[in-house]
Amino acid sequence: MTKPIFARLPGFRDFTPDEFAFREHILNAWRRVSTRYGFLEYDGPPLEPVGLYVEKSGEEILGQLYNFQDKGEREVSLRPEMTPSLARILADHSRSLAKPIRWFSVPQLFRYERQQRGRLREHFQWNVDIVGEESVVADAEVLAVGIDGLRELGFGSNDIVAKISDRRLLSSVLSAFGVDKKNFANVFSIIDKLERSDPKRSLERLQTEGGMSESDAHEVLELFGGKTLEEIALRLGDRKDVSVELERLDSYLGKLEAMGLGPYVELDLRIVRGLAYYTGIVFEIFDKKGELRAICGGGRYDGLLELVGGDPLPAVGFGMGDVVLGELIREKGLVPDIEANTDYYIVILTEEYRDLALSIAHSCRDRGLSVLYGLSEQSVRKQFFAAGKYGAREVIVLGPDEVSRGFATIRDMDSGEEREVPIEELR
RNA sequence: GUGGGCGUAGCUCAGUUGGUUAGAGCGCCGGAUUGUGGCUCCGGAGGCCGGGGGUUCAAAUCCCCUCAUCCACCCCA
Repeated sequence: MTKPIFARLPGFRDFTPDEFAFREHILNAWRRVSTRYGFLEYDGPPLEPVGLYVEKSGEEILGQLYNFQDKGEREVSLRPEMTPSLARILADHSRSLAKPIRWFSVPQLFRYERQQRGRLREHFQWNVDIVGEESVVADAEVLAVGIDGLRELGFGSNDIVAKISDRRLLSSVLSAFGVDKKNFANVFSIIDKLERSDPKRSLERLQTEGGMSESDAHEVLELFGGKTLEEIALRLGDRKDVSVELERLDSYLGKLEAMGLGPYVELDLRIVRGLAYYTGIVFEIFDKKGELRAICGGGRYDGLLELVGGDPLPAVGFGMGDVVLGELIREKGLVPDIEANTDYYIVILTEEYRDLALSIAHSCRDRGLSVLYGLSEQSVRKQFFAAGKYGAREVIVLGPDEVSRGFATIRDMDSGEEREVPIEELR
């Protein structure tokens, strides 16, 4: 509105103290839960060579990169996601690290696209990864961290649900239907969009782009729309490649059940995830009403480290952004009261007592207490008002009545009770 | 990138069929006979009505362009 030249760039946020506190509320919860699970925090550069994304994550990401040429004529991009950076970092360091590697990060990520609700050009994303372990227990562990991150923020199983699938199961089912491997990517992309697309159109695309017969396409839609593994077992259980995948996914669900997270988890074979590098179990967490886009997405990506030149280590992880999550926190009324934690506010009757106030304030601050006072001459009334605004627990009053006897009056701002304390005890 | 909605004080919004000096609540600042806050009351600052152009005697109100924002598409880390 004013001076458009200096306006914020579209899709970027300012964080005033209230907004900053809200952001920290989220990030701190993420960090607490990560630590509880023994994950170690890492970070990387916000700017990376563009090739890291274009060649390894799939071409489709190119359109949304916040990329440009730097002064050294290098093609660079602000990082749109953390996983490629992680892969590159591990390519350098994984040999010297004890496996499995349990790392997490909270990078600020960037993408260049038109903003909408829950989608900006910048956000903070919690990334949690386990590298060097192929057991489904690792897959379960990773999802558990994500769910617990949300529970830590106050959500319950009535608020959120994790939808789970496995690309290996999808592949084996498609193979059973005689779909050519070359068409898997196309079919995955159709399945991924099933929920948002017209069923007739999906059916058509399965035939034209997936090379399926009409009746097979029908059946595949039916199977992938189911909420249990049994239907697939009944239909294709005699095929070994399918039954192996069914058992694995069933075992995975069992692990989450054992952790008590069963109510948060739901099978949904239409979950595929857009990124090209996922190879196994994939999941997305949604608000249960389904009003917002996915809060969290992740899965197994066993080939990525090798792709960027590292040792061929299996890996599983997820990303959870602060924007959609923030929307849901507000919607559910889970925004915490932001309290200013001021221990003391010092009120002086006249400027005569200012130096005494400064002296007390400074020694209290040296002891780790937070202390405030008015910076200019103000009425007592006004100073008390300010004390209230800053959320002071207690007010120290310095006036002739008490100071002449070597005391200060301390008022508890909640109870209103007052007591006298020797000034020497305060400094 | 494509299409549609929207744009009035810091925030949430009013502004009659185009007609004189553009309003409210909250917030902010000041004050309510200078030793006590949260309530209440009084007062004040703050808007080129997103920006530019056009129609008209007259535009916040109508038209065009542009920017921002929201929604859908695209895409989804």
